[in-house]
Amino acid sequence: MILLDNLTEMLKGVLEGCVLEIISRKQTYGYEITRQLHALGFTDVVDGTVYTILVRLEKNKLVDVEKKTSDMGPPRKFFALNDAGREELRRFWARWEFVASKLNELKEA
Amino acid sequence: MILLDNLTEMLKGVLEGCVLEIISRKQTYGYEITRQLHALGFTDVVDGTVYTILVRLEKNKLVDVEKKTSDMGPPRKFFALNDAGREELRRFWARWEFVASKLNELKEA
DNA sequence: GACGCTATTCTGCGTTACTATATAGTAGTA
DNA sequence: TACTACTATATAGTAACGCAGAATAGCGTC
Repeated sequence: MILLDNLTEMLKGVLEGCVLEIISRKQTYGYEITRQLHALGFTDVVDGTVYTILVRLEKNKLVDVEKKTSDMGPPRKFFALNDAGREELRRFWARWEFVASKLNELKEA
Repeated sequence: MILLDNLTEMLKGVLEGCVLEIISRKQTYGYEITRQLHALGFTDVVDGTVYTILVRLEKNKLVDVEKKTSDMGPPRKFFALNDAGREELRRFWARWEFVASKLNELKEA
């Protein structure tokens, strides 16, 4: 997709919300989250990026963390949203709705 | 709008596109662009931010610049899109469409 | 002619998020 | 043993926006 290079800046402030949304669906772990983002279409997102987001979420106490052994590879760190996380997710979508509506307004004006 | 604080991060990668779009409508200058962004709803954007975007656009040769005297205050620097700027604006909207569609997909899944 | 008012540009530092890249550790397979 | 897939961690770098304030230029007033 040659037209769509340089998504980076546009993902700032959006990627964290995507991760929150993904976690809200079901308890999951970093590697899996990265794969889901790739499946969504954000193929350039690397695991390091997801990792820093997860560290941030944990530091900000938006998620509960649980370590589980895995058949394949090292133990997985599972994340689940807590109440603060759900609230932040709600705020994220509110921000998104606002920005998206303004952008569409501008585009069609 | 208490719910909508912290738009900052979400504006990264979007604000420059807004400025391009505004300039594409008609030749205009920094102070006026800031006012238009405020009118759009992005009330927290400050002139310093717009200024740095304009400097970047000029450096990247996406705009033509013309200085005009003004009754009030110092001469205004008017900006107009050139061909490269119009192309970049097109790419911006393509990126936006992509990200917006993916976000909506995620939200409704 | 000094002073203040308004509009406008310009500057520099600070914060934050994403990227790139490298390291390391576990388990299955050839 | 070596290789591959899976998973977490660490860190230095880049780029964009925020903020506060200085600088500039014309006008009116006293």
